[in-house]
Amino acid sequence: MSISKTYSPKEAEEKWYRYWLEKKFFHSEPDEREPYTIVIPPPNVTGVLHMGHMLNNTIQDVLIRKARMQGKNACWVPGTDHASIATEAKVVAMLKERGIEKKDISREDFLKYAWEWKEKYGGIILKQLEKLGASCDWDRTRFTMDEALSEAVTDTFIYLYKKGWIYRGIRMVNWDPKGKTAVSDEEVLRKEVNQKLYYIRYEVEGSTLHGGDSTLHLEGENRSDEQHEQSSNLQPATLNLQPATRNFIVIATTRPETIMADTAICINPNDERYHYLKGKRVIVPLINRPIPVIEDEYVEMEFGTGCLKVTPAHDLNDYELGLKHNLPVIDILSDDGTLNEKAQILVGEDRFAARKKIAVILEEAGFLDKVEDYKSQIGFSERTDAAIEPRLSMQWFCKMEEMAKPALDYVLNGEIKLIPDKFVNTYRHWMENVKDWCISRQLWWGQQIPAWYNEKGEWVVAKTREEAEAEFKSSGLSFQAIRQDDDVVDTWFSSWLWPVSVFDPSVCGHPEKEGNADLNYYYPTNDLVTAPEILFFWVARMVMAGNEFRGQVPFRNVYLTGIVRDKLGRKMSKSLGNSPDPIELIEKYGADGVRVGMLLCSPAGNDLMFDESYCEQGRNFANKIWNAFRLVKGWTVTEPSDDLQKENDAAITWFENRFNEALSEIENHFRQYRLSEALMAIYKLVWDDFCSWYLEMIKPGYQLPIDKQTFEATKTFFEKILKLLHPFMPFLTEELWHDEILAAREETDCCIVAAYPVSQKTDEILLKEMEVIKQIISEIRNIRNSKQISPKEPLPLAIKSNSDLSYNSYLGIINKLANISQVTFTEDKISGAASFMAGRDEFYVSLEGNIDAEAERERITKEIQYLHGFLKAVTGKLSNERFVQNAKPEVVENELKKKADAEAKIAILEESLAALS
RNA sequence: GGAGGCUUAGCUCAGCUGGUUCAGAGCAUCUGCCUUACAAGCAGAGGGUCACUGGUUCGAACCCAGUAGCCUCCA
Repeated sequence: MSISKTYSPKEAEEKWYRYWLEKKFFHSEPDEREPYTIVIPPPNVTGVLHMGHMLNNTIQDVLIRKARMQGKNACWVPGTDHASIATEAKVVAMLKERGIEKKDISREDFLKYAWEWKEKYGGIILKQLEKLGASCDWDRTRFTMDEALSEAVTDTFIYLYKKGWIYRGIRMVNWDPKGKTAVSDEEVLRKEVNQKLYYIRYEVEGSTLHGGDSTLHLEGENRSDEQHEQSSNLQPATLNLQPATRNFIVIATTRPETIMADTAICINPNDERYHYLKGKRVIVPLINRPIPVIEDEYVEMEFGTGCLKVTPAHDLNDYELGLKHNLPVIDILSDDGTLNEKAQILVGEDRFAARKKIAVILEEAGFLDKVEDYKSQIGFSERTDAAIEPRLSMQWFCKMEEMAKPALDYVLNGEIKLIPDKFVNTYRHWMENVKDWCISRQLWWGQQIPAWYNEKGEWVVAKTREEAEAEFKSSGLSFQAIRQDDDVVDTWFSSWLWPVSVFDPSVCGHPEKEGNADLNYYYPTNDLVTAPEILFFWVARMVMAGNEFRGQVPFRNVYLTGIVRDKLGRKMSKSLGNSPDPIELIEKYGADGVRVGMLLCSPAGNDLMFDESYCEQGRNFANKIWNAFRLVKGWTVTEPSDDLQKENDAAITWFENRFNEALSEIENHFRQYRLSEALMAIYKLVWDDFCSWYLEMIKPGYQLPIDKQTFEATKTFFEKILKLLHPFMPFLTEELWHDEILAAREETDCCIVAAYPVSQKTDEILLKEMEVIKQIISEIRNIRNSKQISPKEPLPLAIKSNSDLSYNSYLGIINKLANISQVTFTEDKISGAASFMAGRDEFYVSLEGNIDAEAERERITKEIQYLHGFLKAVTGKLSNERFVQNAKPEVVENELKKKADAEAKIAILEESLAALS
């Protein structure tokens, strides 16, 4: 092993990752041990590693490595997801570059290109995970479009169809006009957008004047009248308007381009302003189509003018209103978002262009009352970022109600734990209001829907053409040539099977099957680590599928990570360019450094403000460990001599206890999935307790040997520390593990499979004693610092012990770390020396030259003042009868002890003060 | 509009069932050190009205109500 001054990660990383692979440490087969299983949230096959993946996979790797070291049969199943929309978009773009249009080639040819693309780029993200050190069982790598997994999807579709839980129907869906496909509710991202609210006049049919007012609306009557006359002057002939004798109603809308699809106007029945409209009809501007006025309490009287245009084809709420009131549906948009011939005007224009144009036309024609700025939430496609168009279309849906019930119960009754548990509420809310899942996508990349149609459009659902034909026959339906549905199913319809299908896809759609050995051994999995954003699309649905096909939960714990943000709190994104390249980070700080960096700033379930400096801290930590090892490695060893041994005994016993104390803390953090805190506890154990205290305690003088017993103890500690560190810093620990000073290792004697330490009982008294000793040393160092005395200059120490703490076994440590020339025990206070207290004991450091008595007096006076304040609070409590009555006895007792301590200290300090003068 | 969450040191966060000398950690800052493992380091120090206002309680960072700001989800 090299003993370079700094740790250089690159070499170690390549070497050990290869070694682990060669020795098959990541691979798992069922055996008699307890399994510990994680399935990876399959990253998008088109994806490259981003910071979110880094966080997520670091956490999974920490969990899986720890479980492996704890003797469990650890299995982490990796894989990717075919991401139909995203991948199809990439393939379309690739074809375009080659001068090929998707519409010009067949489905078969397109899929050939798509697979070609997948083979070329689909493995990138998994390769990147290796760099991070991810100890996935690569032999089990799965892809959601693997043949068997695809078959599982088809069978699931057929199974649920037969069960009546999949149906086909015309529904309002979220239409992505760019991807030209439906997307599910969960794939729509809402953003606040600056829009305009257009106030449009609709003429009331056969209206008469009311109270001499020609126009009815809420605001600006006079202004409108003028404006109207002006407008009508512009084109009086063509539009044949006689404003002064007509009655108008003004309606506010953000979508003026959809007025041609209006099929009613709706008012609130309680709105007295509009009572006169009941039973009337109004005329849609520009196209002069009369539509009825309907009444529904759905309309908010306060919003806009309190009058709503109803456009069932282009708004979900309007659609429902339409159903309720039996309104016709006029769909004026094509699948690419342009207006179709039903619009009558502006045919062929894109919806946004049409909006601008129609505003002008309305204005010119005098139908536009006014325009206001308006902010509202608009849905955008997660994949293409196109504004989502609510659109009626024939789609396949999966019923959610029945499946949601057990999936909710698992979480409510704690069979599945969400971490942090604040997500239980969100989960419940979603599950209780779950809507049917639109599962068809108008794409080619994915599993084609196993529905077959005859010429009349009648259909059957079947796995193959042959089965479909048989089905047609047995249903008595005629057919000549049947054709399969063009659409594919939503990608989530394959990934919701993931925890089952990675082990045994054949049970999907066949709950009656027993399942293979893998499935029965690894399922249910233990922990799922994922982002809260996909709690519904994915987590909830995996619970449904798991329950449906296995009658069991798919996992026990769901650890929901936060979003990785930059230090300004912005979400990391490609478009902002604020995301560091994870691979570059690894090259700069080492994989261990980056892993530590990620976890240092990731409180469970909260977003993390990532900053590179955390990785730097991680790298520095790695270097610290490396150098501690260099120190130990550099020692020469002698046979034990009694003196040396005795001096180091206290240090060794202390560190042993301290290690166990820290370990139980660490285990406690792990139990609660507080990885960041577990790591910090290890960090402090290593840096402070082991390096700064323990090693300094036992470190021999320059070029002096160390006794064998201490050396052996230290090596044992080092090994234990490496084990605790391994899940977080796998490479560095493996590298040091194999150094010859620790042991001559067998081939498979590796840190990755070393037995994780088990916490032992600790001696509390001993630990407390050492805290006092450390305090004494710090005080002396502080005296040096403030008096500018070099650490090289030895100082005498006198102890006036007022307690029963025996200092003898610690004198060696105090001498060494505080550089004390001589320790004496005294019964009297020593004047002219710097002094301090630890517990009730007094300590004096005689300094050459006179001590500044004035400063000393001031210091002691201040401390007495503080103690008096403290004492006042304590006695205040104790003299309060209600406190003594109500508080728990041990609390009262504690207050009494505090009082006694403070009084004793004050007495001692007052004596010291007297001695000074 | 509905639901939930957050606000503690310059930054990122702990703080359990209200009760130690409870106001903490890491980083950053400041001071002094190139002390033969480590300057990617060592030793030491400073730093907070626990968002605000009330309430409950013998006792509140913690429980309750309201206010402000930020965030997330749903409509």
